[in-house]
Amino acid sequence: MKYSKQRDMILQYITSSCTHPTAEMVYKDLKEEIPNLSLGTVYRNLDRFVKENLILRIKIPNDKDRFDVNTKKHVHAICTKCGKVTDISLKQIDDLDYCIQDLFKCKVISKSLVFYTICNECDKGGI
Amino acid sequence: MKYSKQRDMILQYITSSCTHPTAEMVYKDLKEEIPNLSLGTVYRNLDRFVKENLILRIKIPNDKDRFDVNTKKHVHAICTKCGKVTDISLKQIDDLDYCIQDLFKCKVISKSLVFYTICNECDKGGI
DNA sequence: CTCGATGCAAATAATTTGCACTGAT
DNA sequence: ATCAGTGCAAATTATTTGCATCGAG
Repeated sequence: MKYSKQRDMILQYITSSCTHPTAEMVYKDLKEEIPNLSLGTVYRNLDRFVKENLILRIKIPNDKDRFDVNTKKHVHAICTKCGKVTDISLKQIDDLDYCIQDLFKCKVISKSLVFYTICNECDKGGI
Repeated sequence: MKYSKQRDMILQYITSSCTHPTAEMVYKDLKEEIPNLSLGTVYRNLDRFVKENLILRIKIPNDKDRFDVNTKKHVHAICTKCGKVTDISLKQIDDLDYCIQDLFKCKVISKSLVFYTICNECDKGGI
């Protein structure tokens, strides 16, 4: 694999981020350090990292995709007020797959699950 | 509310459909009976029905929305081979909300859940 | 006649892609 | 020198919207 400063910095950005950024957030922030960076390059590299399983793509219905350093099996909660994304791992969620499989006699390949919430901070008078 | 043949037929189409159609499917099929029907009208009326709670909008990440006559609380399984959409109601799924609420100390407003499956028919050598 | 609903086409939003150029090997 | 990777702009996909016209009341 051929080195590129862009790819290097994009990977560093998301892996050191804990905010589940969108492609645009990566682009905007890195644009300051690489002024002629293009959004296409960001998308292309994020796609690549997803394929290499270095990061996860979080698909959110009717919203921008977000990217996640945590590649372990988990789902997400999005605060509808501040937009913060929280990782959620729960046995009950994993178990759903087997449950559906048994009850509906079908193979569960994967699932897309997003909780829309009001987070702790926002709830107590937060933002 | 002012009557319109288009709205009438669109509502009739989805409520008598059991395939969770997309706006485009509604459009294509009804176009044969109303040749100058426009896709905008279909979207506008489907939106309206959703707001009136006559139907549900199923948001599928990176795919067309589908519309559902079943307005009761439920989620969906999509066969990744034939595309068929199946309604799923399960106590365990509803319970997740309370579970998340307790464990993560946040209010769960709603959730988006789609299972990607291989359905019964497709699995046994189907299509 | 009035105004809500429609048809059409243009706008939007997120992401992808074609292509000429740049730069790592 | 080669060709993977980039920048840019145009294309794509699903949906929405502006506006002139149509038609139900």
